[in-house]
Amino acid sequence: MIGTTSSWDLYERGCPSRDLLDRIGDKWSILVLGELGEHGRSRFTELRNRLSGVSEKMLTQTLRALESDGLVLRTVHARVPVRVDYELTALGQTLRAPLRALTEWSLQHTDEVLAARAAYAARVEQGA
Amino acid sequence: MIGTTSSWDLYERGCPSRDLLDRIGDKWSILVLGELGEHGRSRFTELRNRLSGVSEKMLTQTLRALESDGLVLRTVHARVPVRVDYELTALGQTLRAPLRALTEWSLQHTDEVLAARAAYAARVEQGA
DNA sequence: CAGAATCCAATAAGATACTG
DNA sequence: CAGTATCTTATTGGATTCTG
Repeated sequence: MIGTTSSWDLYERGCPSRDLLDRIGDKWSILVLGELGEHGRSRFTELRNRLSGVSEKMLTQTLRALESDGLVLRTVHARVPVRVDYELTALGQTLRAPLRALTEWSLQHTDEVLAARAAYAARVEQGA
Repeated sequence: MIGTTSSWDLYERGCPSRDLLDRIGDKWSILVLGELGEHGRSRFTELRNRLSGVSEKMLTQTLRALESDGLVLRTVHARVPVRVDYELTALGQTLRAPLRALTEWSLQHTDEVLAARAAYAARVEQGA
């Protein structure tokens, strides 16, 4: 594997890395990965309760996609009632640092962005 | 500013940081910011040509949103024909590192993800 | 408990044609 | 050149109801 670099170009349409980026940059994916990263193995209901505002449909969809991408491991315990656990795979763990960098940035710069938006809106109001 | 931490919680609905995260995680936003980070100041047409597949509508929308958020500076040169430059603001520059971490991850792990998807599809085919 | 299925409203995205 | 305006399609997302 030494010396191999991926030959993909994010700036080309149809690039699979571009699609992947889009999926992990997804609203709920970021939050689900973040939660599983912080809390470790969690159940469906736990996730639903922690991710304020998520619908069951979106949570299921997101979890399935992440599972399919090999980022999340889904384990079904055959009891009654059934118990399902979700946790990050090894691959999913490698995504924690980059994602945390982004979420940290977002938290730290929200003030500035809100101020910029207000200023922009005021400018538009005046200008046009 | 010492000791101040933002009081927002990404896991709460309506959190402005959550919304912001969603905007910068957007498909075209990531690519526009990446391009401006790599190439520096660019014109509208240059961006359109470099971002394969983007429509003028989406490019305009994305640039306006980034400008409004204070991440991109738009400069109009009053000539005929008009010339418009886009470049990262200081705030936009601070986003380069986190975003690059994410795009790098994406490029480096696309193979694994594609393999995982294939395996998942095969499993589903068998199982159900 | 952990979803699956269905329906519907809202929004986003793309193509196309036009303009200061 | 750098958009804007308009139209149409696709996709998203949420609410609701039902089930092994």
